[in-house]
This record gives sequence, C-alpha cells and structure tokens, in this order.
Amino acid sequence: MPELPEVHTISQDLKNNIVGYKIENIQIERNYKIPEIEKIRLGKIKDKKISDVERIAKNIVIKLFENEFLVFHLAMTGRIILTPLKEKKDKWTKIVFKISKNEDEKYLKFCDMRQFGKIKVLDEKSLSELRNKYGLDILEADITPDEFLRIIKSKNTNIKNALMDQEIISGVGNIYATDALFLSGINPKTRTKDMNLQKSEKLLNSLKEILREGIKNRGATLPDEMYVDIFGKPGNQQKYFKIYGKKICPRCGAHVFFEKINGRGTYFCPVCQPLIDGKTKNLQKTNQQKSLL
DNA sequence: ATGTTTGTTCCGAT
DNA sequence: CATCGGAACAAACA
Repeated sequence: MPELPEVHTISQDLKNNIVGYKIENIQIERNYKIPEIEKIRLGKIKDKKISDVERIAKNIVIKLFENEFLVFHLAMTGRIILTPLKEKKDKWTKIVFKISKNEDEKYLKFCDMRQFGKIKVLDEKSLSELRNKYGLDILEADITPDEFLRIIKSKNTNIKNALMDQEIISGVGNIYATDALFLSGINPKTRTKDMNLQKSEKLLNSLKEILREGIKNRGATLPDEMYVDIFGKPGNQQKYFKIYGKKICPRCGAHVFFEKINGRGTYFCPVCQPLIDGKTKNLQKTNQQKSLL
C-alpha cells in the first residue's frame, strides 16, 4: 500500500516516538508465516535499544544498538501501529513488540492483511546491500533533469513502468506515478525512448511536487482505509488526488480513461496526456517542416 | 462467482 | 545472457 509519502510519514513519526526505547519482548502470532531464521533473529533483538529510525526506499528501518536493523516493508496492506494499549487488538496484527523507556510502556504492532509485507533483522552488511538495491530516491537525491532522462531511458518500457521500477528510481508507486504523469501532461504509455529533456524536467518537477504534497498531507488513505499512520489516523492526500480514481478530468472536463498498464490500474486524460510515439513525432516534424515552407 | 486492490519477486518468453 | 512482462503471493470487499 504505502508509497514514499506514507512510508516517510510512518518513519518520521516513529523516530519522534520510539527512539531511546528498549525492546522488552516480541510476540509473533501463531498463524503468521515467517521464515524460521527470521523468527530466531527477531528473538535475538530482545533487550536492544532503539537508536534511530530511517527510510530506505519504501522500507522502514529501525536502528538498534549496536548496528542491528529491524526492517519493515509494508507492501500493499502492511501497517505499523504504536499504542500504549496492549489489549486493543488491531485486526490483522502479526507481530507485537513491547517497548519501554523508564516507566513508559508502549506496543509496536505490525499488521498485514494480505501478508505481502516483510519483516527482517539485518546486520550492517545486509543493510548496505539493501540500500544498494535501490535507485536514486527522488526526494533525497538531487537529480538533474539530464540524469533523470538518462536513468529513465536505461529501461525500454513505458514511462509509468519505469517510474515504478525501484531499481531505477525508488519510492514512487502506482498512485503517485499516475498523478505525476497527469501533472506533467505525459501519457503513461509513452515509451521511455520517446522521452526528451523537456518532458524529463517537467516530470521530475511534478514528481517532487506530488511527493512533497503527499508528505505534507501525511499520505493517502483510500476508501478501504488500509493505510493509517502509527496512531491509526488516515492521511489526507486522497482529497488532493489529481487524476487517480477520477471520472472527469479536473483540467479539461474530458472523460478520464482507465486502463491496466503492466497490471496496475492507471487513470489518464486522453486530451491532456496525448500519447506521443515515434510516429507522432515524425508527424510533428513533417508539420514543422510544412509550416516552415 | 468474479474482478479489484497503494508492492515485490520470480519465471517464462523473446 | 539480458531484458521485459505477467503471474503469483493472500485476503477482503463489491
């Protein structure tokens, strides 16, 4: 579920609320399938203290003394809930960490309905391997439009698929990719080879804009309420979706197209986001030449 | 009953 | 051998 803004919100809130706490114990639900090795590693982080929280792509990384890392990936339906209440059991709770600082006790709950999420304990080496798997982080890395274009073109696919490829650029998922493409007037099916510097710059700016807005609004919560923050509160970005989930284009009023692109639901306006491919380009060139005559 | 769903990984085809 | 795209992973909801 969560993309960069949602994961960012969760890791920031965690950082402000669990640093300095000690892991008292770990309870894994009986019916939760997790590799035995991970179960053993989880058992070993008992009594470790939390020193920091950060985000790597869509992973939430809880840093422990000394240099061990508790890493969550929420996939589609994962949640992390922080609560002082032990008993109030959130649906789909899979693992509960009891944490404490002085007299204060809290429960960190990992919930996951569809169970595509992952939880891992990594050492420094595996963490740097994890870090190296991912492409530049749109918000953290200072990417130039030039670099962005080069990165995008390294894959021969459509632009939306390239945006969502975490090995190329990290943090962008289906919703924010869809909205950023609308903002920049680019058709999601545009082949990466048909991208140019001007489009690349527009798209990069749109991406930064939409991701920052998403963070400002504490992420997007769809009607199914799968994403909530660590306090159980929904985000607000869904109120500001540009085209995702819409029937009518907010810019020109045209009927919005919905299409599965690489298996993911994609909304786009056929008027504001016309498909420019090799043929269209040639046509444009011919028209240019004609107008010059 | 069928088709949907915010993500990632693996496998088959090219 | 490299690259791409679709299926699988699993659960709930309409």
